[in-house]
Amino acid sequence: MSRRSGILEFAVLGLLRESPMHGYELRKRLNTSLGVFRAFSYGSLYPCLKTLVANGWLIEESGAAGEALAPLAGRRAKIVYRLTADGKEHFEELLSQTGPDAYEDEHFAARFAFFGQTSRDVRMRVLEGRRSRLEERLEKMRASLARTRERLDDYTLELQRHGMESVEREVRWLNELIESERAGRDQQRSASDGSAQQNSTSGESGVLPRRRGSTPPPDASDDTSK
Amino acid sequence: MSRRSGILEFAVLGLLRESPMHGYELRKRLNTSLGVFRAFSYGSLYPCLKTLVANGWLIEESGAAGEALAPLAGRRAKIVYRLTADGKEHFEELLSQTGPDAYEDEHFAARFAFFGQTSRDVRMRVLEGRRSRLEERLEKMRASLARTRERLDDYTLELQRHGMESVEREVRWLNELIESERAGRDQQRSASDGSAQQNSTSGESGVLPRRRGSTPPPDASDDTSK
DNA sequence: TTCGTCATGTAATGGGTTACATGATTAC
DNA sequence: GTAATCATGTAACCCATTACATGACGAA
Repeated sequence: MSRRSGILEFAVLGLLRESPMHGYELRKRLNTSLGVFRAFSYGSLYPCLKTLVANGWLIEESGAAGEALAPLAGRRAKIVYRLTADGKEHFEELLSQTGPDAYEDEHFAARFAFFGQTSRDVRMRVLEGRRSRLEERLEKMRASLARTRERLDDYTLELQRHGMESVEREVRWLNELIESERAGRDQQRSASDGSAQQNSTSGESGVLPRRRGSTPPPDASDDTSK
Repeated sequence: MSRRSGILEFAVLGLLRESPMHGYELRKRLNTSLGVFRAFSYGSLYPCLKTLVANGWLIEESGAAGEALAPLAGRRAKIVYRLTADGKEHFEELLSQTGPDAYEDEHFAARFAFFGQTSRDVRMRVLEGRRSRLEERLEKMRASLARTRERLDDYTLELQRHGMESVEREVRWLNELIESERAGRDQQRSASDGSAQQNSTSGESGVLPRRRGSTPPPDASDDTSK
């Protein structure tokens, strides 16, 4: 009992906002949508779904169908979960919180995965919050390292160094993202004060610059399990 | 009850192998020795110490002193923990395990922090294991991305991309480390079969190439807490 | 005298996993 | 027919955190 969570709950609401799904499929989506291999087991997912239903944020729909392109009637009776109006409202409230909680590792990744569903304002606050959180971290690490450098052996030191560089790298990433958001905002601003110009939906939506993305072997099964 | 752990237990044994300590100090060392800010609270540390004592791996020494340079007798009665012979043996056994467990994130970081206390053979096996573990991960991520690319929005995709690059970066790091180890091994080998030459202790110890390390503000307090 | 930090602990709670139980459907 | 995968769940456990309780010591 009391199987609530925070991030799992949040992610489930977010995924169901896009479209109704049943548990089994949700679990797979959780593993791909959220950052690097954040997997959840059924042992936490199903109970979580129950409590979300109990809170009135989801409703169960016993009917089959569900999948796009599901042609045949047959299949098995699944429980399809759909977001209620309350659920949607709740999710949007969670998504718009820009407090310190949103800067922590797991939390931040989850927020980021649903950035497309919130405003640029919120995005920028969260990105900047995350960045300063990491910079605090770096300060502490540097200070701690300066104090203990002599006492630590080579491998510990190397671990420390690699860890710091990872954090520094994330800060650079955040800088790029913040730049992107700022650029999008300025563009939007100049478009609206220079009277209505061309352009379609460059307003609140994502404006990430496309990148090279490796796409080698188009194959393999969908699992994330052992 | 039953507060055993795995990584905490392991790290405590490892730190106490270097020198006896009391709980409070141990907690601080845990936060700096292990990777990027892996903190443990007293709520897990103290119970862990108790079970380690119960297993005969540690003994409590009630005496004060302890700290190097602790001049005055005064102070308060601390419980200093010292590794027993059994404890040392147990730790070394744990340290020499090269099974798949040692390739997981947290586990690997902990192992790495104590690499200086094990053989080059073990180090190489663990590094290579970790690397292939990450490469499997990359395979799955690439495959999953290839399948779902269209369905995912920009931010989710960006999160995925950044995650993958982080993993790729760690693989490069491992490659460097493995190279270092290999170089050290070869050097040792050629030294021993070309009859005994100069050289002192280049045998089993760490052979990491020294790097540039930032050391800006030499200051700040020791905590890791909020 | 009051505040920070040293120092040790416990109880309640949180948030997850593993292993188990069950069964239908599909692919070979 | 038998293996894999789809599909839903529960009970037992694991490993940690938070908040609480207690108290000594040094410095302002």
